[in-house]
Amino acid sequence: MSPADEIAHYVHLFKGLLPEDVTQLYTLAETKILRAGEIYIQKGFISQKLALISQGLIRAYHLQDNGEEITISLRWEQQFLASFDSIIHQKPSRFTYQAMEDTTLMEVDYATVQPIIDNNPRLSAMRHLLLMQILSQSIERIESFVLLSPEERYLRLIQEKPGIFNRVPNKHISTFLGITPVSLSRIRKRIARPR
Amino acid sequence: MSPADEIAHYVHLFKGLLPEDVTQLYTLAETKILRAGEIYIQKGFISQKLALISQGLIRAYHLQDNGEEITISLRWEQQFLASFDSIIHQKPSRFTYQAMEDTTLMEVDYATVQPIIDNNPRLSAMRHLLLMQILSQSIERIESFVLLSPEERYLRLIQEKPGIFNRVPNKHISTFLGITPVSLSRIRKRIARPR
DNA sequence: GGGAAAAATTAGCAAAAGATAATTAGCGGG
DNA sequence: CCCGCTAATTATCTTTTGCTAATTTTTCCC
Repeated sequence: MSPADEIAHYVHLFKGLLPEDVTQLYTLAETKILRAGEIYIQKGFISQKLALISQGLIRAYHLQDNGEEITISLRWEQQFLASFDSIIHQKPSRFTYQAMEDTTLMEVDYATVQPIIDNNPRLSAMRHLLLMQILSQSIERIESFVLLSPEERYLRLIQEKPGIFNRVPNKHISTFLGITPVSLSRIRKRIARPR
Repeated sequence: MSPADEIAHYVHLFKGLLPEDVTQLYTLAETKILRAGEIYIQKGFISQKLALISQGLIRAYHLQDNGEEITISLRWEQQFLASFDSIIHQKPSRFTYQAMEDTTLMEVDYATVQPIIDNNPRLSAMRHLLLMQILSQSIERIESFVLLSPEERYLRLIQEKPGIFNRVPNKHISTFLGITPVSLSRIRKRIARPR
């Protein structure tokens, strides 16, 4: 895809932006390609990068003392990706971000683009809108933990994001849902043959 | 407290704002006093109000089919309060917001103040900062569900917000932590006399 | 201060989840 | 195609949680 086509693509994706708004950021963006399994952000490092996932899927996980990995987040196409620890608190990331598939990112340095966004009302408005969406998703996830059982969380995930199961091993899905892999396996069995 | 004193108070609280910024919003704000137990936002209604809690504590809860109440959020002094359903999605609130104590709010209509904030760079920047803080808190709460056991979540809450236990009945704390009141009682017993 | 209502604890039992380990299934590289 | 590694399932056992109900404690309202 040519740069002009890409810009048109983003103008369409982020309704309300003008081509020049997109261009402002696009000229600062770099395409980054990760191969399946590759680490994007290493735990303990600061990354001020803000990335938009063009293709692929990134998992963030926490490494327990016993060596187990707990999946904190799963992000895929058209979603933004950043180390919240670094972007919000300017601290080293507590989590490792790893590509689960070959993944293509459009990446900008947030420290660089922040003043540009601050000075462009349309970009500011878009940032605000996207932030609200991310906040909304976060709150929904909190609600799922408070209101639903592990089994119900699993059923909801099937319903809302069925494709995820072909892209992420169940053991990572399970910790993402707040349970162990063994427990997820039992839940799947219960559902397949109730009672 | 006189209006001038109040404005000075907010200028101090929200560093980066000028007195005129605060005044812009302050003139549109109304003080609202709720008595302990009083409902602030009723489930099923749209409330575009954005409130800052001056004093007191507000609980948002979900009403289950069986009549049980599940506490979704607890908000107290210096925190903002709004129906996310209404503000973000312009939908009726799925939750009921109730004062746990006599509570004083500074309240504005978000539809009214939104354009004012949009057109004032300092207010926009402050809104952005506060939104990031709220997002950060939300993500922390998600992490607590994924990474911690119910007992660990309880211990963390004791550590980080000990005062809450004198202000909110344990049965509401328990559902806030994603467990039942009975289970919280057992956790408290385990902790009090280990093994 | 007394009494009613709500909250908290306790008890008993069933269901679910965690931990660990063994087994089976699936996948990828040579 | 086969080997080896990882993932997934299954098994066993322990711990925790949920559910329901009874009991005790606390709150608060008159």
